[in-house]
Amino acid sequence: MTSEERAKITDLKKCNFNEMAEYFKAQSEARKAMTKEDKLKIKAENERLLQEYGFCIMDNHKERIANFRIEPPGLFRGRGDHPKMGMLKRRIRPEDIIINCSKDSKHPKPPPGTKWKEVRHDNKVTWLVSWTENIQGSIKYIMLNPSSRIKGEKDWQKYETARNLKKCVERLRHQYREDWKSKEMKIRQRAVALYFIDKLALRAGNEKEEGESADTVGCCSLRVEHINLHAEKDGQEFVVEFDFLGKDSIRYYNKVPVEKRVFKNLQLFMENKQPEDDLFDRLNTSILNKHLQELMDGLTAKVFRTYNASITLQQQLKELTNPDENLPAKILSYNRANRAVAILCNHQRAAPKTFEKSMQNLQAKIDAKKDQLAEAKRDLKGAKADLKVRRDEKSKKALESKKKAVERVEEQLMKLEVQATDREENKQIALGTSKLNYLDPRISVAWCKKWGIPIEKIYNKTQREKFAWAIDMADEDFEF
DNA sequence: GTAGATACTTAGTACTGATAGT
DNA sequence: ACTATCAGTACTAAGTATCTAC
Repeated sequence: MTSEERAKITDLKKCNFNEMAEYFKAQSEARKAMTKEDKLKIKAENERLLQEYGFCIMDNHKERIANFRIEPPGLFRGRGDHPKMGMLKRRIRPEDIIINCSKDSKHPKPPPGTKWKEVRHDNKVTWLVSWTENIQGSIKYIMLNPSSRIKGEKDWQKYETARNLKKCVERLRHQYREDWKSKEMKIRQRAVALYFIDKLALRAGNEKEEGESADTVGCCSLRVEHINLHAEKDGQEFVVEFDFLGKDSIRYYNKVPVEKRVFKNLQLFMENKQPEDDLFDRLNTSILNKHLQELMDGLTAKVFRTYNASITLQQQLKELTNPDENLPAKILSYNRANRAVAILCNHQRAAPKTFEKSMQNLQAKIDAKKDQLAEAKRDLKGAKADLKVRRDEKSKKALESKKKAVERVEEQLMKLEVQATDREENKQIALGTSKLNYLDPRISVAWCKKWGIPIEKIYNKTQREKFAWAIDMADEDFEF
């Protein structure tokens, strides 16, 4: 709104947005009414654009670019209670764009009559294009697809660092437990924060500029108001109750029994503080990471999340996989192991809008299948009786086929029931994020090889491309 | 220590095309 | 052939981490 409009318009509820609603309705009608040929034409044009702009050559290899389309202008939403919600996101012009390529390469020319902001040749960074966005003033980048060499190697490295942590994690745990007793407040805070990061897989929690984005926190930026201490709760001693908004304003709520020493320390940290004061007032991510760097090469706070996620998957797979079960049951076990990690990392999603309905549909299918099974069993009984009376080859064959039918229906029923369990347990849990970013893919590849599960059951095409390095590398006895 | 800039990973959601079911 | 549903993808915001200059 202009400032005059802003003075005039005080309540959006009194505005009439029908014209806009009509416009979008018409757009969607038009899309629905498209003929097959129209759709094909659009598809072909998209493919052409992908071929022309979607690839680059890096180190003599043709690589797919992740986000080659520039972000269009629009109204900024942001997530959670964002102070900049509704601001206009400007259109990006050639004059905003920095191109990064090798000196001898032929890079895209700006549209006629325009100029790039800059063309540079920096081979120390991986981005191809950057521009500064007008909402937060941050830099945006165009980079390569996860299937690219450069991203794959980085990913591999990430998991190798996490595996290094595995080798020394017990030493570190011993160390921070000692530090709970330190004379220095700063060291105690560091040790308690690290305990949370390790035990609960919390994010590091960088400071954020107030008023620039939604009020969210991670471990180091927790405030007094985000925890509640209970000397005794639900029959457990020394319980810490967490309630705060984390990344993307996703709520973290958890009640955790902790060691007495941690509990006492927390009481100490909270003494004489207001709810809005920092819990760890002598600590930030940079202090924490500096300390971690001294304990292990390449160690930072987020490595704990990667490590704990991957080790949990490996351990859960060992625990949940039953060698005697069939393929769908094994895959349910995999999903459950994956789900344990997603819960640890607090990866949530809004329950799908159609969840209840789709659950009902599935239940109806299960009921129908049960009826079908009852019928098949009746038929089987009949066939048995027939055989007793007739004792001929034909009835013997009929009995066999009825037996098979019952088995088939039983298997179908079981598959449906497994599906229902899986879906119900997944209602508000998002598995994708941990699968893509936290779980060493070699664990999954090894598991598939060990139990003869086709890798396609676990990873779709895109995921197989991203994890090509792991599929190549891991054999069935890979240990994280 | 702090602030700002930079580069990269991690995150949830809306949309869309493919596929299963009728 | 048509529709409902679901998996996969595109999108881009929101984190982490590091470096530099004071």
